[in-house]
Amino acid sequence: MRRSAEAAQLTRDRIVATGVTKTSTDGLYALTIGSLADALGMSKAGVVGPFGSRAGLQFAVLTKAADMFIAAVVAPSMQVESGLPRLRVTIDLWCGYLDSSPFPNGCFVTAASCELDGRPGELRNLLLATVTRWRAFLREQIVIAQTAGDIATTLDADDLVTALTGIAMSANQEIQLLADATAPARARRLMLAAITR
Amino acid sequence: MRRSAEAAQLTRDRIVATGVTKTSTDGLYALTIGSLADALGMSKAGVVGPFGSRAGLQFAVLTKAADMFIAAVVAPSMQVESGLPRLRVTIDLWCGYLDSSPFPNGCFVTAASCELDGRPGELRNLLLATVTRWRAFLREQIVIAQTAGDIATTLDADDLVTALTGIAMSANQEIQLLADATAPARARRLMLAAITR
DNA sequence: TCCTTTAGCGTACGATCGTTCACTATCGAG
DNA sequence: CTCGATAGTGAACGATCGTACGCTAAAGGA
Repeated sequence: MRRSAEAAQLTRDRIVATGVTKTSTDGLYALTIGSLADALGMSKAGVVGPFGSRAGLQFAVLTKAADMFIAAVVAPSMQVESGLPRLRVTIDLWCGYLDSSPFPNGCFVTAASCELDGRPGELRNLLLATVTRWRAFLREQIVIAQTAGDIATTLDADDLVTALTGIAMSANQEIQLLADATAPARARRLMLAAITR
Repeated sequence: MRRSAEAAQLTRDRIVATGVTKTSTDGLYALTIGSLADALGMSKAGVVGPFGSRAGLQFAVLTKAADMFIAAVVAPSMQVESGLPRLRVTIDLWCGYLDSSPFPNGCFVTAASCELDGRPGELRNLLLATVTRWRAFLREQIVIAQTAGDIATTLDADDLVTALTGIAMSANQEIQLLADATAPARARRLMLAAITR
C-alpha cells in the first residue's frame, strides 16, 4: 500500500502544480476539470478524484499557491535576524518574486484577492487568512525594527504596510499589464525609501 | 423608427448596467449570457443580440466600467485648475470612489487588470489603454504641479504615479477583502503625504 | 500465491454554455 | 390604414460543465 500511496501523492502534486499554472493565467473560477485533464493527459475522474470535487481542487490549488509565495518570499528571510535585516531581505525576495515569479502571470495572491474578495466561501476565507498573516509578518518586522531604532518611530507601522503592499501591487500591474521592465527595480527602490525615511 | 431605436438603446444600457454589476463581483469571464438574461428577465438571444456575441457584450461592459471610473474620478476634477489643485481633487474623488464605488465589489479597473493581464485580446487592449491614459493623467498633473513649484522636483513623477496607484490598490484590498473601514482615510492621508513630501 | 485495497479510466448523466434561426409583435413612415 | 423594419422571444444545436458509477489493473499484506 505504501508504494501506491506515494504514487498517488505524486499524481496529486502533478495535478495541483498544473492547476496552479492554469489558474495563474485564467483565475480560480476558470479552472475546469476538463481542461486540466486535457493538459495532464488524464481522465476527468482521475483529476478530480483525489480532491473529491472541483471545490476541493480549487482549495488545494490556492493552498499550494500560498505555500509557494511563503516559500519564495518569507521562508528564506528567516535565516537572517528579525527586524530591519529580515525586512530588507524580504523586500529583495519580494521584488524578485514580482520580477520572475513561480507563476506565469504575476502575483497569484493579488490576482486571487481581486477574484475572491466579493465571493464568500472557503476559498475567500483561506485567502483572507493568507493575506492577514502576510501583512502581520510585515508589520511585525517593522515594529521590531522600530524598537531597535532602525526605522523611525514617527512612521506608522500600518501606514508602512499599506505603502509596501501597494508598491508591490502597482509594480505587479506595471510588469504584467504595462510590460514595464523597469518596474521591479523601481519597486525595490521605493520600498527601501519608504522604510528608511 | 426613432422611438423604437431609443427603446433599443435603453435596453442596451440596461443590459450593460446589469452586466457591469455582475462583472464587478464575478469577473468578465464569469459574465454569462444565461445568468444575465435571468437577471434581466429576458431571453438569451435578446441579451446578446445588440452586441453580436458574448465578446461584444464583454467589451461593452468593460467600456462602460472605464467610463464610470472616468466620470467618478477624473471628469469632476476638470473644473479646477490643473496641477496640484486638480491632483488634490482627484485624490479626494479617488478615495471616495474606493470607499463607496459605483461597483459593488471595489475598483473594477484593478480587478480587470488582474483578470486580463495574462489574456491577450481586445479586452486586454482596451484595459491597457484605459490604465495607460489614467496613469498619464496622474503623471501630467504631477509634472504641472512641479513646474508650478507645488511639488518638489526632487520627487520622480513616475515614482509618484507608482506610489499613488499602489496606495489605491492596497486600500482596495483592505476595503474589499480585509473589511478595514479605516482604509479610505488612510489612503487619502498617505496619498497627500506622498505628494507634499 | 491469493486477496483486498485503490489509483485511475471510460462512460453516462443532467445542466448550462454561446450561437443560430424562424417567428411575433410593435412602431414609424408612407 | 397599410406596410416594411426591427426589437425581442423561444426553441434548438453541439460543446462543455461538474459529478457519479462501474470497471480494470496493479500493488501490498497475508
